[in-house]
Amino acid sequence: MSGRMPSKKKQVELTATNLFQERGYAATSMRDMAQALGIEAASLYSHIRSKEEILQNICFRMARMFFEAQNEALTGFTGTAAEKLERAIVAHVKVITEDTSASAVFFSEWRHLSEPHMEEFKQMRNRYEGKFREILHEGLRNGEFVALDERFAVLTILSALNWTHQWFKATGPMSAEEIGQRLADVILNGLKKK
Amino acid sequence: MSGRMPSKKKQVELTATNLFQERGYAATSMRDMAQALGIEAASLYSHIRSKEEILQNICFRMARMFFEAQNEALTGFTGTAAEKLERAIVAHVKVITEDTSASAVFFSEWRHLSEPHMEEFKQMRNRYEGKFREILHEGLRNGEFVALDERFAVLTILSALNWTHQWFKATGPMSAEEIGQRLADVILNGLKKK
DNA sequence: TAAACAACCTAACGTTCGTTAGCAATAAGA
DNA sequence: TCTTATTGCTAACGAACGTTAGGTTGTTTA
Repeated sequence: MSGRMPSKKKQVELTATNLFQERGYAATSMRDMAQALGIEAASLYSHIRSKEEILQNICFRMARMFFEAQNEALTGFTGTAAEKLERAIVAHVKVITEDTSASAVFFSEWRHLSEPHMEEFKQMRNRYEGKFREILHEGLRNGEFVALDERFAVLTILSALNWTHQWFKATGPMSAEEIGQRLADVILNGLKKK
Repeated sequence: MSGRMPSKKKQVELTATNLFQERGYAATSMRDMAQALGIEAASLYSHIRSKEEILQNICFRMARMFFEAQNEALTGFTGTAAEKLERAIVAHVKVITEDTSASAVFFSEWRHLSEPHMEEFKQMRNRYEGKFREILHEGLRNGEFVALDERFAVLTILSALNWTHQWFKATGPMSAEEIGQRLADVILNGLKKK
């Protein structure tokens, strides 16, 4: 039980992630996970402390991934707000496409976290989304973006981002960069021909 | 037990709707519902046949509402694709704002439906979303919309629509029409100044 | 070779789950 | 007034839940 993560624990979390995505956290039993792994339910407790610990690990690991990708995309980058937004969107989509199952759990199952974990999670998410608000505000302030209702613009962006995991599977052989860029294109340019 | 719906059954479904939204279907027990109503769990079965029946009623009633609103908004209306899209979005948002809790259940809990109800539900949803695809396609074909990737445009629209229920509560004293129109504005015109 | 560990087992714990059976009280309709 | 709904109760069913205790392997490490 040293600092390293034994490979079997990762296997358990991976199986749990897939089941949580398919059926939801509350509707997935320890016996379901055990069966998927070909072992007995009680045996799971050699590798994890509790069912919720698994959910916590998934949620906070993904939160870290989103944060890191966003930071990498933006720190030190100087460009227009539109360029920043595009980079942030691409980074976001990249994280989702790299692990769609864990992302789905991240977006849909966090509400089953107990306190204080849920509060912490919501704060992290809010900080993350705040970066998008910041970029949008910058673009509106310097006249780069058209003066729509700011709140609705933010909500539309976040909606598009938060829903991506729902349809990604079906999109086929497109890279995360391509997907992100096209998404950003729709958001930035809208539908109407000018 | 005639054809009409006794008022108490509606009360049960309303309470269930709120709990399903807050905690999710699987994490809400019959005893939770009973407690919220101030009765015993067994007493619920004087008004409903099963837990899932409640979910089915919510999901299919909302599906009907979305359909009807869309039909009302579009049948007999002749206008540009942009105008059609705006009307469809306003209608959609109006349904959500008229019952945010039931909408949240509709969008998030349908996966707990058993067969054949889930299949039927997915087909209805697909037909509903198909109308948006149609409008978009029309706008692209006649040159009204700019030639972005069609699939991504659809997905962005649906994302924005499917996520509305998540944030609507916080928007304050805005009417459904105003909200829908602003959403449509963002989607049609994008962020960038041209 | 002995000790430590990882991985899994059987058996069972107390709890909660959705649901049923059977009954009682009240109110409404014939 | 008799009947039929409506709304609720207590008691309990069998099943499933998350989890623990205690033990058995086989493999690595000292």
